[in-house]
Amino acid sequence: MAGSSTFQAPKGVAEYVPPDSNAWLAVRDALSAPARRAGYGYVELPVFEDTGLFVRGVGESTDVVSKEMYTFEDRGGRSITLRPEGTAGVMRAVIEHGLDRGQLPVKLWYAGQFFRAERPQAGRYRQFSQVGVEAIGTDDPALDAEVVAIADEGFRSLGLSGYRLELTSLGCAQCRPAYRERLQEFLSALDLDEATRARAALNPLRVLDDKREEVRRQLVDAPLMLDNLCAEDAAHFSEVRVHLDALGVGYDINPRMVRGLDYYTRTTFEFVHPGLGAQSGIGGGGRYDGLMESLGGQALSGIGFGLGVDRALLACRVEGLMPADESRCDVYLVPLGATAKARLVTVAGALRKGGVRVDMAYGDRGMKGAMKGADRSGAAYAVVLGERDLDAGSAQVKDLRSGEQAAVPLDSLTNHLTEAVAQAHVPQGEPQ
RNA sequence: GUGGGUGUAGCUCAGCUGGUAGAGCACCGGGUUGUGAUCCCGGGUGUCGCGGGUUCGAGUCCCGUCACUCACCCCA
Repeated sequence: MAGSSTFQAPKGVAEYVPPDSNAWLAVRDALSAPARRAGYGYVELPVFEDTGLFVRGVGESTDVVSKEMYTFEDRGGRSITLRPEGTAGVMRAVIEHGLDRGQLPVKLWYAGQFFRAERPQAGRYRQFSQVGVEAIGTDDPALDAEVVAIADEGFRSLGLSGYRLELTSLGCAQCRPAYRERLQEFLSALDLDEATRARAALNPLRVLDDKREEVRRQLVDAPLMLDNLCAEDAAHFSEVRVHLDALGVGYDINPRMVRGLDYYTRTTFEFVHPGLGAQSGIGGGGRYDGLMESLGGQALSGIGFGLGVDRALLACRVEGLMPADESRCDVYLVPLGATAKARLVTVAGALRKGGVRVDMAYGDRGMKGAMKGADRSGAAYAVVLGERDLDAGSAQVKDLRSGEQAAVPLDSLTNHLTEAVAQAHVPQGEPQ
């Protein structure tokens, strides 16, 4: 029981406090770094939008829209929804700001919170965090490969190795309707329960990845989209594969992959980590060639992905990875007395301006408690300053790892520490 | 929305067939007048989720309720 607070976090939200929050931040940064290196521009968008945007963009028949949205009426009587996914909002912004009228493709990335009113479960939260990209304005298969490779690089840079990438093509407006009809015909001949029949009528693709053995058995001979692509889509898909192979991105073809959002066409992919329990998807995305137009924009194709920050962090834990180091600072200052404190406050300011991470013992804790604080902080050096040292014009600088301590003249204290910290960082690389 | 599991200290948990709570870690203080991590000594920090009931007596049994959690569904 967390104290006796009357309040609790809302049901199903993921919260992170130190030290865990360091790892969360590190994961989010790692997942977005590849996009930043590939020419994607950042977009900061609202977390709520006109409800109609999601109904039209994501699709009325999807579970996300039909039963998982946080929707409310604002004071002006408008229907507002907390965003359940990122792509629709990005499309809206692209159209609204005319980004599609400049050079194509438009490449954007975002990071933020999303909301779905589902029953919480391991890895499934009502407020969760995603890093995503969208590339709009060309259907060049090389761009498909770039997008997939960027996502893969994000996970790989965290050290993750236990996930797999699944890939397929969902066809286009030309070939999918015919396939869909074929599949529906096939499914109607099977022995299925009421709920599954309803699903087959609404979204037959979804029946294909049913988990139940008695259903799977009946599906072995089901027609697959991949075998029924039109010539253009088949060529597009094989070219995507050629580029992915060239990039060294490994993947499995999963012709039964299902996506929860209606807008996906052609190249579609998902990153799955088997160590996470029932919610095993750590990221997913695909092409959405009709979306822009259906939202009132030009008829431009696009492709993007969303990567789950929370789930990627869970995957890191499962694999025993530590995405961030524990140390909160490099130098910990220990003043003894008011004069020393005043002096060290200035030193702290100077060091921080120089990029050194500094903390300090506040509250006149006394030597022992202060040194304990230094130890917990993870700092490499502690600086002790008391009357004795002030008289001598120097401070005691202690290397907390070796335990060695030496007097350093006060005039050169800042320089001395800045250099010592810089040197300590070099062998480990990447100060952050 | 439908099931199952669990609610005891800041955390992880123990508490047998009912006799008003305990361990480890963490935290605080001391051993050290100016030195952490190690070591030693001391400190329990708790409406046993909440509300009723049974009983001389409930953490323990019964009912209800809430919360958390896992799974179905769905997905990041």
